[in-house]
Amino acid sequence: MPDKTPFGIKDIARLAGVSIGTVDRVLHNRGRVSDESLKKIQAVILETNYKPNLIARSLVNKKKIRLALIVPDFKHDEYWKQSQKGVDAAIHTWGVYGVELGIFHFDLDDTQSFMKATTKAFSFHPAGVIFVPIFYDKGLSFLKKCEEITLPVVMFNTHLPASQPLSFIGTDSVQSGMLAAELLYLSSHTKGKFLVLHFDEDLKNSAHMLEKEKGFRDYFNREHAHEVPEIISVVLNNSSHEYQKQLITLFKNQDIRGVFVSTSKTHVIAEFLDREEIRGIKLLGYDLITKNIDLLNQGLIHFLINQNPRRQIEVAIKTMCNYLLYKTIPDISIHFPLEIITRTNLASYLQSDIH
Amino acid sequence: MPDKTPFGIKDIARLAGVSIGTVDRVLHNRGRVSDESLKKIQAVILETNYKPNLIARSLVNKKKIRLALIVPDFKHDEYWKQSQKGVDAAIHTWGVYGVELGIFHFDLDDTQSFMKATTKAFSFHPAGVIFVPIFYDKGLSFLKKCEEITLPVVMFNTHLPASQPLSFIGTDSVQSGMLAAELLYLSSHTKGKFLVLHFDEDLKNSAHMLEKEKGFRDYFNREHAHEVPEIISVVLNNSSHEYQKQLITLFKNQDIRGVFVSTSKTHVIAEFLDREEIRGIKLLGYDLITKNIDLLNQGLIHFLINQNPRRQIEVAIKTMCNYLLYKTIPDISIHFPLEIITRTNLASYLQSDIH
DNA sequence: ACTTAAATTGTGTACGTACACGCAAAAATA
DNA sequence: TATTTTTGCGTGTACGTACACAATTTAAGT
Repeated sequence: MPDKTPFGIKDIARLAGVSIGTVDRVLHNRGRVSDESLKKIQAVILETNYKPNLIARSLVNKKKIRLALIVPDFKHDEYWKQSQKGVDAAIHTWGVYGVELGIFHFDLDDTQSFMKATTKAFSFHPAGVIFVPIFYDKGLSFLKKCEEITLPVVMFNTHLPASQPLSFIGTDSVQSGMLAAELLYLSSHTKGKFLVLHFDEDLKNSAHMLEKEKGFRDYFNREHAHEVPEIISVVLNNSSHEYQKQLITLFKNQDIRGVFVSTSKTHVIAEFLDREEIRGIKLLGYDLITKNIDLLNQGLIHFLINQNPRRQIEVAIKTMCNYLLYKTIPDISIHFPLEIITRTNLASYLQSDIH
Repeated sequence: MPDKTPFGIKDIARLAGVSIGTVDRVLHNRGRVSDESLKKIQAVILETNYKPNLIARSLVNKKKIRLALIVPDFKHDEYWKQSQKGVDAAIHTWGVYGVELGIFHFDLDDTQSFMKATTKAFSFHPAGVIFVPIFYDKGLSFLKKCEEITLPVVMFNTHLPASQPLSFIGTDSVQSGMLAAELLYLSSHTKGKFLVLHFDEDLKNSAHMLEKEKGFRDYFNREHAHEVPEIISVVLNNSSHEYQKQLITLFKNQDIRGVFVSTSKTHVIAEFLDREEIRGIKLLGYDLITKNIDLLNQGLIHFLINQNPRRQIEVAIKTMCNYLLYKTIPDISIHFPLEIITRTNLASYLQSDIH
């Protein structure tokens, strides 16, 4: 029922009693407008909630809007590979409006490569930057550099505490730890202990991982304060031989009812438990990567929490585009739902291009 | 990267040695073109792989595209109320392209009102129809009527077997029943029976409901064939006094470990169990309506499966628009993910406008 | 050949916006 | 007062396409 008449710059002009040229000058604040006209026009714009017609705008505007995307290399990491689809979708959606994406990859294990990517991104001369702050220090300083030259920044996937970008898009780590606890608690019937496993090699995500553990513990303190089960937290050593030993000791000597792996490396544990024929332990981890999917299907992983990298990047790009094209100020943080994946609803998630 | 040269109708005209008017006639095959010109132009179009500029096209096209939306009344039903947001979003997105929505409500309890809605929809003279086939027979015959006058139809939410619309958008009921079974099985620790509850008043959804029950039973036959638990299926009588009695008999005489409610009426059972102080039974149902949300928060409902009406209607409209505007042939069925909601991830779903 | 009808083709305007340009009025300078 | 400069504002054109209509060519009929 709304938008009865396609309301445009011409209508604003009429209502404000000026010409479209003047309205145009106000919309693009390029001055040369009297205070009187300015106020009148602004008032009209406000009360009519005018939205420019992007169609017409992009038709006349041949100037491209460049966005720099600084993300982990899609090729070397399956989690990140999934975001490729989101990028494609975004290009399809926003390309028509003259948005051009410059993609700058960096290596998850290499701070230097991140620095290189940022330099390259700068020389791309983008109108906005979207990046994943995997590395705490470097991420913060890059963000500051962008702020200095008033380059709008959207961050996603990894939360960077004490930072204030245009918007952050991702899941709430603490809450996701709580969810992990709830699911393991609900599904494990024995009375044993819970194990929280962090992988050493994923250490750059440490803040992330600690928040998840905090959530995991909080759940019991909050929901089952009367009988908080014992929770053992272990950082697994990088080398495969080492953690093999660590794990055997853990599982042989302790009465474990459920395991929470704080990253997508869940499959490693599932395979270990299978190999060692340790049964009856519920296992929960993150992300729909091939190995995890297989093991979930086999019933060796019981739950996965999906962080939906595909849609996260899509929303990140959308947020930036809306800001640059429409001047829409986004929410400071856009939280994604915590998607629970089990063997039975897995297919519905894999099939669907919706979520 | 694509669209290097803005190649348009004008360029075709130049290359073929005719005017843009003639090219236009060829492009829209409205005749009145000599064979000679036709061939020349077609050749040019072919070899240049010309793609019309949809931006410009939709700018000039002032002809409205009318879509008839035949859906349950938003006001009387909270589940359907949620889809209002999706409709609003769709209007916002597609209004620019000249899409007009005619919304025709019907009453969930009243077949007649559905018929009335369809007649009204017809007199709206839509270019496409989107509807929810709550009523099996009437739904099928309406679909046929649309096909006769070659009116494209998109159906959503409720699957209508043996029908072939342009596209169906919704969740897989059988699979969702399986998911229900899995979750109840995983979370209930005792050894008792499972209860499948259907509400009589929701009978119009019967196909829907039976598919869910089928999935529920299939899960055990498939995954736990060696020890299939007993499953009692009950249709609750319409009158409140009746089912109160029915329920008391059921729960007092049977050893129930988990209850699966096939519709959003889950809250009725949760309240009953709470009132009767029957504890330790896991309860699962559908949809994020207020009462269910409250009871999930209180721990009286343990799982909800979210059917996401908001986004379903949005996708339905999007599908139809893409078909009418860009002639994009959609997938025959677009399946939504089966979203598991627990007390702990509930907030993340309610906050998020993403999913 | 001459008129008329039919077939074919070209031209002009519009869609909503951006921006260059120029005109008018006000302000500053002479 | 005459002039230049500044400030404010309106007009015109373009973007690529669709479509109405006018203009032209060709065919048909006398």
